[in-house]
Parts: sequence; structure tokens; C-alpha cells
Amino acid sequence: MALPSSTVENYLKAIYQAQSAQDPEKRLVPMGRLAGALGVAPGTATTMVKTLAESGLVDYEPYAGVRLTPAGEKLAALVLRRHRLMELFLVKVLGMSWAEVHDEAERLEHAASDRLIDRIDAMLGRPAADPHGDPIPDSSGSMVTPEYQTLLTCPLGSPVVLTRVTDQDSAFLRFLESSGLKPGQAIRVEARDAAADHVVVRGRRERQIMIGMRAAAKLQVAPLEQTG
Amino acid sequence: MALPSSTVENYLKAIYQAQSAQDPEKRLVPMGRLAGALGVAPGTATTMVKTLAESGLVDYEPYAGVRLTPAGEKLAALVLRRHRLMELFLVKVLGMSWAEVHDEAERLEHAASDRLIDRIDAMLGRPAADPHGDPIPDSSGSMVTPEYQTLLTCPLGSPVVLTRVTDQDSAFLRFLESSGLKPGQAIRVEARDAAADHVVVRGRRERQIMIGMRAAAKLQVAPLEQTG
DNA sequence: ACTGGAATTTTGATAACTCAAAACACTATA
DNA sequence: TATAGTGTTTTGAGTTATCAAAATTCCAGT
Repeated sequence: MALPSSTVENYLKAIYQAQSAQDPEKRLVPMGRLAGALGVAPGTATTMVKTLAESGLVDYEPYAGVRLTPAGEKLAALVLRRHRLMELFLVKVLGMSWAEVHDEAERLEHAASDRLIDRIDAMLGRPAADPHGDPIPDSSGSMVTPEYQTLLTCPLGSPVVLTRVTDQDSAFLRFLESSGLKPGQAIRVEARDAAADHVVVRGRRERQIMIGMRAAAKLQVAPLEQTG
Repeated sequence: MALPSSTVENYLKAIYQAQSAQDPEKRLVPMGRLAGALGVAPGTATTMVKTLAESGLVDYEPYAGVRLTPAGEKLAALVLRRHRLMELFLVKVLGMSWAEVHDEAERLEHAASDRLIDRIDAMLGRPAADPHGDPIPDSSGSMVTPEYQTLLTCPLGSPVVLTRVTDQDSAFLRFLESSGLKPGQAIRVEARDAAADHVVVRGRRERQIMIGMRAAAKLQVAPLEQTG
């Protein structure tokens, strides 16, 4: 088995991410969605997926969609590992901004050797999550995906910690950065208003931030243990 | 002008390096040599070089060889810049060994953005040379190539500093490393014996090292100012 | 000047990836 | 239950990069 081309890696990664985003346990990604995620024509995705199926990396059901096999899932997790470690490295060690590392990592993830990745992993102290709070798979490809709540579901008024941002759009990331809403930040949700389609968040230095509900759903939080 | 594929970058780099290695001012790299350096069939090199010529990156003279145009030379220098900064970064920041960084940099040089490279450059303090002592072009693609002597040409007995190793073979590099012969090291040549085809070098901690003349020619040195 | 051997170029194929547009299948609803 | 639409697949073609092997060119030595 030759090492997968970066095209193959990108398809696997996209399928993995589409599967995760999907209704739990539906797990069949339609070709249109996949093609959209990769920016290719639908027919291209069909063709490529058929060859992935021949390599045993995915299960393909014509007209229904595609799903990773265990082998494909492992490979995808390792790509994600490279991507996320690289992002964290660029932020922590090279001081790049949260918003600009995504594209860089997108290219470097296909060029970095396992050796380099492991060294980066060690240097960063075997971190559990990247700058967006996305969990980093270990070198065997397994990853813990913790239970979570979002700004839409967490209890009102209690302090929580922002743990993860499930959107890579760089304009969105820049907005969060300028609002002080980075993973690790302690905040609390003061109010939700379905009619106004927003939530009110009290953040760093008691600053008040209003966020649309669509965006709020992309911010995951964990309960914060009160100290003192 | 689209950005060059990594294949194009590799051809330009190979031509650049072959030109530098060549008799000064002959400057025409034959297809055979180029194909050999890149590990492709001769016909492949011919085809590719013709398309490079159409893009104005090289001058191609059928049956004679190929030479970089100013545009090609600049691009090649920028590839070299990415490669060398990357190598130095891997050694200095990630603690990788001198011998193992070459292949890694070979892949990363095509994936790293100018932005990342500049950041690395700044972090390393705008270094003049990579771990092998090869000069690093600046971001405009110009590079100073200092005059040099080698272990074969430097004065006998006087202290010199090892400045550059013009061979990337990793077995050779490991030998040098184990002998303490890294760029920056102060040494002196005690004797040369043409019949025995070796030179005798006195190195770190008065250790004596014998090196074949072929290898000795690959070690460049500069006079060392005596202090005290 | 001729010619034989080496280097180079040409030719014909292949592999991986892509697109546009024609053909097709599924399913929701009328 | 027929069908209109949407989404999917197929088809035919193009791009980039490669190889092996045939054809060609060059030059060195008679």
C-alpha cells in the first residue's frame, strides 16, 4: 500500500468531517456535500470515491453516499492529527494568529513526516486540543470526543469555559479574537432571546457580547468549577 | 502566471544547483545530468525543460543543455531560501539532527508560504547560512556566495573555521557529526598526502581525523583570526 | 570526410485528477 | 401512480507528469 496522495488525504478528511458534522449515526455523506466541501464538481467526487472504495478506505453506496471504513477512518484521523498539531505549533511556537494558520496547516499537513509531527507533539507537551479546541488524535489515530454543550444549551448565568470553536472561517475567527472569545476563556451566558435570534455573553473584563444564534451554536463550552 | 508546481520548483532548483557545481561560466546543464539529479528519464527532462522554456524560466538549446533565465534564477533562489531556512529551523528549533532534515525540508519547501518562511527567518535572526553552511538567499532572491577555500587548498598548520559542507549525503553527514566536524568548528590541516589520498585534520579537543581527498574537497573553510 | 557510439529527442502510452454537460435514478407530491 | 425536480452518475475530453523504446543528432577518432 503506497502512501496516500494528498488528494486522497483530503477526500478522507472531508468525509470524516462531514460524517462528524452529520446527524449522529446517519453517517452517509452524499456526493453533493462532499464535492461542495472539496470544491470539485460532483462527477469528480463520484469518480474519486469509487477508487477510494476499491482501496477499501470507504464504503460507497451509489446514489446514497459514502462512509469511511475503519481503515479510512484511521487514515483520516492521522491527517487530522497532523493538521491540528501543525496549527497549534504555528500559533504557539511561531506566534502566528489563530485566524491565519488554517490554510498554512492545510498544506503542511501533507508534507510533514510522522517523525516531525511526533517531535512537534512532544515539544508541545502532547496537547489534547488545537487552537480551536478541536481534539487531537494520538499517533494510533484514536481521539476522545468529549460530551459538550454550546452557548445555546448551557445553563444561563453559570460560569463556563469556552472549549471549542467548530467553524474555521477566518472572518469569524477574527471576530472571536477581537471579542476575546478564545478557547480557555471563562464566560457566562446571561440571556437568550429566540425572537431576536441572539444570545448575550458576559466575557473577559465583564465585557458584554451579543452573538447570533447560528454562531452561538458553534461555540462549545464546559462547566467551570468555581474557585473561591 | 500561476504559481509554479512543486515539480517546476524542483527542476529550477536542480538546474540552479547543477549550474553552480559546474565549471564557472560554462553554465549549460546537459539533459542527462539534469535527469540524473531529478531521478527521471532523460526524455522526461527534455519535455519538461521545453515547457519551462516556453514560460521564460530557462533558455534551452537542443542537444546542448539548459540554463536559467534571470526569472528562473530568482525563483530557484527563493526555493533554495525556503529549503535552507526550513532546514535550519528544524535543527535549531525542533532539535532534529543535521542528517535527517534534508528530506523533510525537501517536502516542506513546497508547502510553506512566504509568510511562514519570513516568520521563521525573523525567529532565527535572519541567518546567513543553513546547517551545512550553504548561504541563504534573502527574500528578493539574492545571495552572497563568499570566496572560499577547502581542506585541500587552505594553508597547512594555520587555524581555520569550517564554514560549509557541500554534500548532502546523510551517511557522510553522520560521519562528520560523529567526528565533530560541523560548520563553525575550529580546526587545522596538519598534513596532506597525495599518495595516500588523504588529509590529516586536527579538530575539537586535539582529536586527529583522516579524510580522503575527495571528501576533503567538500569541506570549505575560512581563515580563523587568532584570539590571544 | 566518414562513421560508430553516446547523448538527446521523439513517439506512443499510462496514471492521477479534473471538468462540463448529457444521461440517469430516486423520491416527494400531485 | 405518474412525474417533475433534484441530485447523481456517466461520458468524453483535457492537463500535468511520467516512462520505455525508437529515432535522431552530435562529435570524436580514424
